[in-house]
Amino acid sequence: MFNAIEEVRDRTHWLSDVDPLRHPGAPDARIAFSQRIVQTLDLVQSSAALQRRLVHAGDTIYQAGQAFENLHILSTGCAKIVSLSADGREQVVGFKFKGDWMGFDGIADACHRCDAIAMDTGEVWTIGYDALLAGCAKAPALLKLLHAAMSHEIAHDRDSLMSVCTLPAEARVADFLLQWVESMAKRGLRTDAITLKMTRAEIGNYLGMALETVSRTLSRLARENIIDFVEKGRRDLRIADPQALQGFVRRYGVV
Amino acid sequence: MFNAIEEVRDRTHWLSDVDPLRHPGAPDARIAFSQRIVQTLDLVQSSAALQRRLVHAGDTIYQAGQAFENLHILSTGCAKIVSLSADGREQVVGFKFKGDWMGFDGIADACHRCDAIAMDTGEVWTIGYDALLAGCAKAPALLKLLHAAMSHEIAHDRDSLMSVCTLPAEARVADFLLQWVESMAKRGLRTDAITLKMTRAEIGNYLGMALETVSRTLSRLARENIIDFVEKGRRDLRIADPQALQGFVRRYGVV
DNA sequence: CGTAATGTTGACATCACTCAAATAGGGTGG
DNA sequence: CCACCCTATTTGAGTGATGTCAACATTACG
Repeated sequence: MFNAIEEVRDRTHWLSDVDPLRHPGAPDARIAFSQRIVQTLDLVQSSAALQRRLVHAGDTIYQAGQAFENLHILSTGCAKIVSLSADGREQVVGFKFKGDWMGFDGIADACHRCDAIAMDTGEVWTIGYDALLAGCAKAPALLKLLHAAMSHEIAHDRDSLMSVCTLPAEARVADFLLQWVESMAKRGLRTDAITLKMTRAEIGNYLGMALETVSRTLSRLARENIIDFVEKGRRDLRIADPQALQGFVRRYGVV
Repeated sequence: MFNAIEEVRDRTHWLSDVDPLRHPGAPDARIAFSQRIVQTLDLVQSSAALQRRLVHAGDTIYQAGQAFENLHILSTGCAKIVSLSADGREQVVGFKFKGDWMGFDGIADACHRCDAIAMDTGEVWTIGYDALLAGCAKAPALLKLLHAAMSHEIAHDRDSLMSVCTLPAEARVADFLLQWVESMAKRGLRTDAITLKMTRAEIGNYLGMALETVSRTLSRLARENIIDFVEKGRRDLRIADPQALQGFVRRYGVV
């Protein structure tokens, strides 16, 4: 049922062409992504009335249970999306950055199913869903961007599931760092020093492991000189050896 | 950071109202869902040219790496969606049933990122994405249905992540069965006897555990008379005690 | 400067994986 | 219809990865 590794490799060659995001040396898609953000922000501004709001760490952008009316775009800053279950479990299902849309989860049932909470100072643009649809009717390019954003979110969520299901804990942390750097690179933000905006508990929750495991893994990566902690605080770090970090993921990936 | 259970419970009361799907005795949303399927199938048929195709277990509906051109709707049958990573891991990211859309993952990069493979005899409707958008321009209701479907998929993927990250293995299997029954109920299909169309390996991959763990858990549930295996074969089963099955999930859920 | 929140590290327990063997079922060809 | 093979499934035994608990260190913040 599940193919031999070589066979799978044959079938995944295309990934290097289509999704060079994870493959250094092919920055085309990164530039395309960066342009898409600019394009989105421009087009949204010109096509629909929007409300700008300055948010700070801890501010609620929307909340599970609220009636769905608006979509949101993070024009700058960083936010987390937390899903709640009926029996009280909570799960960080994603982190959002500059240019990301938020609130798609609410469309289906006209009610948000997650909390969106700012983790840093930033600006949120809020657009009425109906107004946005009206804008899309006039500017088809806007609709395409909207669909691309939703599609991207679906693909990303699946990548998360893949990571949690197929990688052991330490490799998931390494993969998380790689994705973080990639996210920054795609947005044209600095990648030489990265600042994790969230606690170990939030990372652990997102990756499906105990916060202690996150801490231990980061310590190990630092001990092996794959990452460096930058002076004070343990939230600022530098990827000293990206190759080794990738190796860390792959070593455990297939087995 | 993470609230006390009682506090979370307070905030999740709305779930019983908004999403009664998981709560027996409130079938409204199920009926709504069932109607949405009919509505979708009708509207799609009348709004855009579509191609019907009969598929059998094992047939490929679309494949990772293919250029994205079409969306698909499963009008009957059952399919699995398998995501592939660059380093050869593969992950079952979802199962699709009557009325489900497939192919959203391809919109963002104009290239599919998953395989979609039929697991049963059924019919697939294929619609050109551009033709569909043209249809949406004429029938705004179709666009709303499309967005609802994408939104639903995002919400579902997040539920999967929540399950994998917050529930121990046995509870995930129980939760999987509950979701399966709920999926059938929402579609108006029979729930007294359910037939798992996939192997233990596929269930285990989807739920992030070894196939042996799936098998052991099902055996345990049968031993405790929470489920029954229906005569020959171990793929046909009956939920003997839905309450106990829910209890099985909740018992381990919060801890 | 003191307190609470966050992060680190160690010791230990345990859940779930791996390996292995046996059984059952389904399909195929004689 | 039966014998056979091949895949799927079950079950057991042992191990290892990761969670839990606990103590301590560090940082952030009022």
